[in-house]
Amino acid sequence: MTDAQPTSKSTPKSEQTRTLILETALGLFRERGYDKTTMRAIAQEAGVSVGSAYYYFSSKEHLVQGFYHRIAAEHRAAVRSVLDTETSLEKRFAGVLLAWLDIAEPYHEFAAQFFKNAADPESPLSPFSPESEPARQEVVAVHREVLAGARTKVPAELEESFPDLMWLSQMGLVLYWVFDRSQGRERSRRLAERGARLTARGIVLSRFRVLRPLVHDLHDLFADLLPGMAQTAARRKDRRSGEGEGEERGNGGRESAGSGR
Amino acid sequence: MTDAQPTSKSTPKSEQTRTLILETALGLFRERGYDKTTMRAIAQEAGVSVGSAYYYFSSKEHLVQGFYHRIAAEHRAAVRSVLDTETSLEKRFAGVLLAWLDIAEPYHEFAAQFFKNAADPESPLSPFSPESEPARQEVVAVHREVLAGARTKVPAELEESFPDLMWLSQMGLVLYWVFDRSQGRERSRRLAERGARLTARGIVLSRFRVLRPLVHDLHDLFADLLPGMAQTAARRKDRRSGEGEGEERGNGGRESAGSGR
DNA sequence: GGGGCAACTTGAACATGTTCAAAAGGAGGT
DNA sequence: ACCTCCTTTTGAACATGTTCAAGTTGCCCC
Repeated sequence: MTDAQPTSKSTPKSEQTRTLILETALGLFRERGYDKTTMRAIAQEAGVSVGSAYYYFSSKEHLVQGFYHRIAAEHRAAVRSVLDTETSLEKRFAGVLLAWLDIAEPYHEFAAQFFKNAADPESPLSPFSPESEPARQEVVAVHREVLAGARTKVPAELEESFPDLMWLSQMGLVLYWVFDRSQGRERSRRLAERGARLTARGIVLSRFRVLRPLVHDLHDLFADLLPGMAQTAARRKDRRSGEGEGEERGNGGRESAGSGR
Repeated sequence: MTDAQPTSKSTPKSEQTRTLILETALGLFRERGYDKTTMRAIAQEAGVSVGSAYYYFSSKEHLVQGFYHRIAAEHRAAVRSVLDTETSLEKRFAGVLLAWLDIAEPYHEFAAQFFKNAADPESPLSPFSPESEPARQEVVAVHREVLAGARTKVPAELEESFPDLMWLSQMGLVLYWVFDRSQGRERSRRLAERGARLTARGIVLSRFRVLRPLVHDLHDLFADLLPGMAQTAARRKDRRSGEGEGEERGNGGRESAGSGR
């Protein structure tokens, strides 16, 4: 019912307003923090009414989604050089994780303030929510590339499981990062390196047939926490189709929370 | 529980009111969920004014702390039988984890609603907060007993690290549980069993000297996320290298009031 | 142009967590 | 009885996320 369609190809004016609101919000978030920034302040600073802000973003939380997209985009860009030059699996993975830490560092202080919403299974901001599925798939695609471009080759049978599990590792790192108060997120970096090494070695070991069921089990354990993470046996085949690589954020439409919190 | 002594000299009248408010709140939380329960409703149902509720509990979140204590107490009781009879490390650990799942199951639906607060590093409800330290220590003590009462013996050197790590595993399980939508939290149970097996095997392997630094490292990785988690020798030595910044972690984790949300 | 319709905009109103200054008790002490 | 000091209680007031009915705008078709 609430699902306002993207209206059509080009909505120059409204898209502009939308962006304005988002930019204003992110600016204020960064200046004052998430909690301290009121919707009224955002609206006023952007020169629109509160109602307008809600017309474009169905809640304050949804505003944050824009932040995610920005970070994700920066991350995808930052990761290119590593993915294009490095061939060691461990280094590729570590590079991707460390790049994320670099990108996110400036936002650490206020990011933590709303990352808690991600821990609420009901929230659309949760990485496990259907709303986050497209974003998640893009990150998974990166990990797929980490794997694909590495010298180390993986049994085809497991090719689909590992990227999901690597994404999960990354989520774990983010969780750690949120709590990390060390200078320059020093400890998070160490965890990233350590995790990359461990994961890489695990992947290497997976060439032994005996261990494969273990990987499948691990994958399945998380499979139905996620909408898009299909069971190993089931899909694994039709996954091939172009997952919208390089697609910036086609959506461009309203947020449309649908059932609304 | 409602075991507040009616006319005790230590808890005269006010303690009674406090308990009344808490009980009422928990009842409503369970009936309607956390978000749907308003402070006004709690006050009214308890027959006091809103102001009174805030006199005893400085925020709605603080009301939840009572819930934690209740679950923790029930858990400690439920765990006794396993700890007194079982001698296999794996079974002891699995028993403890499964017991928690059993205890918490009836609350799953609404527990998830506020467990997100635990993911906010600033929140006093966070398991990493100084306020949660005593509660955490009690849980760690249980895990210490899991270890102590098992046939499998652990190198003295690691005796202090494992309980902390087991507590951490349990937190991981809780996080999984929060997101678990499977029938009767069946998947969480599986994770508990699997995790217990894995952990137990890891502990057994730790008798090999080569692996010990790994355990220390693992422990240290989380050591200063927590106020009360003892540092290991490895960490103390390692401390010299980085973080030249003053900011010793001896600051007691004071939250530096002021802002207060 | 005029009519119509969907996209957009608005600000007041609402719900709810939280604060606060004032009032009400109550326990000694005189 | 009266004063004093501390604990407890109160409800109105406040801040802020969110909703909504009513308006405005812009555009397409006759």
